[in-house]
Amino acid sequence: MIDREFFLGFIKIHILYHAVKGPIYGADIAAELARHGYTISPGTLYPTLHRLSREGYLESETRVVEGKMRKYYRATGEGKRLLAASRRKIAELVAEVMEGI
Amino acid sequence: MIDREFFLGFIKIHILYHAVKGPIYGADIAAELARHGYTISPGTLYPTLHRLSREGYLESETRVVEGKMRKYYRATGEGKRLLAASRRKIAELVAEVMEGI
DNA sequence: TTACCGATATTGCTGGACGATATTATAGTA
DNA sequence: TACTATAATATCGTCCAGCAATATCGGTAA
Repeated sequence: MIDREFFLGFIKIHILYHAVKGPIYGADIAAELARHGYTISPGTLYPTLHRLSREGYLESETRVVEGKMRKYYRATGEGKRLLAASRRKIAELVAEVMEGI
Repeated sequence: MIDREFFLGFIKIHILYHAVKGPIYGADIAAELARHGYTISPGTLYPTLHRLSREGYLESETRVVEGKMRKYYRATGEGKRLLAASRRKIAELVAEVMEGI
């Protein structure tokens, strides 16, 4: 389905947004996205988190919660800047594509 | 750069939007996108137009203008529906990510 | 020490991204 | 009727992301 190409970026912006709001972990964000009608498979989610970390937008910390290992991610300063840039691009997209709606 | 992953979908929504507004052709839409600060290489643009056509969102017609061949694309009914769906998703994204801005 | 569980990590395949290059179709010129 | 120039489309090769399925990990409890 080609519409996946349209919206996968939206999912990534969601992830970054939540990582700015507070610490998130993989399974948690997957459930949050599902609440918004998005699905993301582990084979996409975890490599994406790793990539965002490798590029300096997220930082992670491992914690044990109820005997289960969780890797919490938070946005770095760079991550916050990327979210701000994303918001500007969204505003531009809205101005262009939503005109007269 | 990972932010390309964030915004390539935006570009595709732009393309669809312009194809709903009126006929477009490849080189034209590339210039239009450049005006908005986006770049798309021919190796991405043309396969994308083909894919959108193959999936029934665009239909094309070849015309000769000033001795140059142009392939004009217009959105089909399906394409219009996909744009409408895109607008709904954008609205959702705005509601989620732009809160308190 | 083992069985289990939630969570993360990885693998193999498919297909998109993209810069570079080739191809196409016509107009203009002689 | 060639030849050239030009603008646009099409394709090629390489790299890397998407993803479902599977494996692995870390810790608890029996």
